[in-house]
Amino acid sequence: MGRNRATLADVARRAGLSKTAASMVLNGREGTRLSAEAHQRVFAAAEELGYRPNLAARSLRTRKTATIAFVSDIVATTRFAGGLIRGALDAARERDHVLLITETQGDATFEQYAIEAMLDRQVDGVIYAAMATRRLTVPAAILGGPVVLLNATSPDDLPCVLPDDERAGRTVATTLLDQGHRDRIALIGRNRLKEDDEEVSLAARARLRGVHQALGAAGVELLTECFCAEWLPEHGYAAMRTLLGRPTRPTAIICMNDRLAFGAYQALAEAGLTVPDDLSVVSFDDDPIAAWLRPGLSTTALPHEQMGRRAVEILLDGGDAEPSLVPMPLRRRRSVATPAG
Amino acid sequence: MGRNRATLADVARRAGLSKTAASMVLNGREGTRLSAEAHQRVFAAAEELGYRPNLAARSLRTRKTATIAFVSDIVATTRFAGGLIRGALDAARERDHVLLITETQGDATFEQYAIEAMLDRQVDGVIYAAMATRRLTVPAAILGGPVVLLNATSPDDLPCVLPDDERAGRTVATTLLDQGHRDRIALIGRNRLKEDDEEVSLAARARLRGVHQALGAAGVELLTECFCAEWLPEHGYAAMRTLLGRPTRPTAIICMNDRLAFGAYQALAEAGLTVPDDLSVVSFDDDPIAAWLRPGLSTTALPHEQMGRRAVEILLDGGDAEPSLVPMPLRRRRSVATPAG
DNA sequence: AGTAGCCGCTAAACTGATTTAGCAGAGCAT
DNA sequence: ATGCTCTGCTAAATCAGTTTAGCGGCTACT
Repeated sequence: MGRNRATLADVARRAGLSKTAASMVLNGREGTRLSAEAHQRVFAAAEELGYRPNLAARSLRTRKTATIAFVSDIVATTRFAGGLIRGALDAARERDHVLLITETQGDATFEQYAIEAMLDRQVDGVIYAAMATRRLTVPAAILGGPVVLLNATSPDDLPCVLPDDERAGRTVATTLLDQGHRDRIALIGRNRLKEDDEEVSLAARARLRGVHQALGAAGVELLTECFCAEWLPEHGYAAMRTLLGRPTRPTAIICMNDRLAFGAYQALAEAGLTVPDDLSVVSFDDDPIAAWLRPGLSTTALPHEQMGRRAVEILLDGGDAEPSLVPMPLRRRRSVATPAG
Repeated sequence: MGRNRATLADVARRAGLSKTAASMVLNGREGTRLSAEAHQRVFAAAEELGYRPNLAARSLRTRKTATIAFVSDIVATTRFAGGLIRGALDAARERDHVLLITETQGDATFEQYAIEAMLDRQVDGVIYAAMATRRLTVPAAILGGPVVLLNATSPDDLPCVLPDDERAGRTVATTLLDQGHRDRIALIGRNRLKEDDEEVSLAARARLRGVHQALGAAGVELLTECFCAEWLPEHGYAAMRTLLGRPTRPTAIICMNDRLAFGAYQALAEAGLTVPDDLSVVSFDDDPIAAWLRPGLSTTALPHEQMGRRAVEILLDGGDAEPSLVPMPLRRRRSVATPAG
């Protein structure tokens, strides 16, 4: 990989100048007194030799590597990771940086190892990402340099990037209110564990708060709220069946995420009910499946790319102390309509 | 990030030896004649100082970085990428390597940029990954060092890792044959473009070949094969509706991927038909959705983690000239049964 | 006695950049 | 003639490792 590349010394020699001069010209150093002609000669020589600086040598001296560590708990398990990474990648490229990616798999040994590997490579900063929005404690080892939390907060008040789940909650509720749904709105996906333990989830509580705020402001109360042990299709399915067994059938349901909504769709189809004519559905995440359902599921999108991008921006360009809340846009599809009655 | 770390000189000083001695001991150099006691002293000193070598300095001399470039066309768009990356990450960690990830987005300028960024950082090798199994041409610039193609082949006969789609095709067909399906098996997802242009897909043709092989060996012919412009749920839905409109209803369908199968499920549900009692379904990919469907979809899994892992192994440990075909295991769920009649 | 070889170790060169300190010459004022 | 500043440039140090060449001292052999 990359043998016999031209070095700065080669460029200098060809330009008939010293390495110092060549270095200064190529780095565009201000306040140097090198002649216009010297500039020309260096640029020409570099061009002719196809010179590219050896970054190992440079970082040895400058202690900068133009490399960012992207440390996450899990990249593969969740399909959301891709968006975070892509956003980060884009923003990094725009700033001439590159991403060193590792995964801890929630394992302390792996984490230790990953962090050492990053520090050994002198990364310029660390993006510490969680795949579920939550509160976590970052390992002390990385606190020596810039750190940005992505999809997470920490007790240390480190800069962080989060989706604006609370606002999304309001959006979701408002969407139903605007269509005329009032007191027959049900919610699927209550879960104590997620709501009460910030180390498990920050999204659950925030989404719920947003929903309650918007409904409360309109003087509306939820018809009922179904518990779900996990936010998976099978739990949405079970919850929906329970709901359909009750005397009053809701005109609309809010699902805490799209996978639950998918389960609900399945139960509705089995019961011979049609979305949105018999019942409207709104949800959170904009999982790819939301677009594949029939009819398409209206949902507030987790802005993964934006978040990944923002994290890099904060890391490299600096950001304010406040958590950076990224809005979750509503993806309008056909699952919401005016209630029949 | 990582200021005031102990250097080799510090370790040597503390051990009362030269840098040379310390370096040799810490690298476990064979054939050196340093005393057991010297070894002890160096190890002790390194331990006490928490010494970790500066990799920039090391690679400057050795031209090795213990870093692998993972260049892909698209990481985010497809959720499959995560598996490839995770497998590669695991295998890299086991070999004390780390992954530098970039994305070209199919854009030549980005690709050029990404590759230069990697070469400037003196990566030890490149994994060039495509997110859809296909044939491609790798940029000449990376041919200077070790390269492994992941989920792709190239005209240059570079080492490559591919899923064994042909065998998966046989598996899928055999699964149906074993259940007693014979001459009422239909296929959804024929597509000239994918089948004929290797730069679009290698999977389509291989899967088809496998299916035809296994059926042919059993003296069975497909009832019919439906064209699909894309392999998306809506196309599977449309194809299934067409199939149901025909005089002979199939007892089983083979879908070229899980998203098509998902669409087929939707059409079946609408028609009031039940999987697997009225009709069996088998497919390819093991998309997360396969497990979420009711009943669960039997499908041959794209072994993404294995593939990512294998690519790193070949890159670092060497591999044979043959393409490495990774088997696609059948995930048995409930979508296949013995035909009713 | 001479020298060959081994043992245990080190000085110094080297990797390729950045950066500090400073030199030679010109121009100008005193 | 002397000193001063400014211009345009360079030698050498530096970063933190690895690697080459080789140095004394000892033993063993001829």
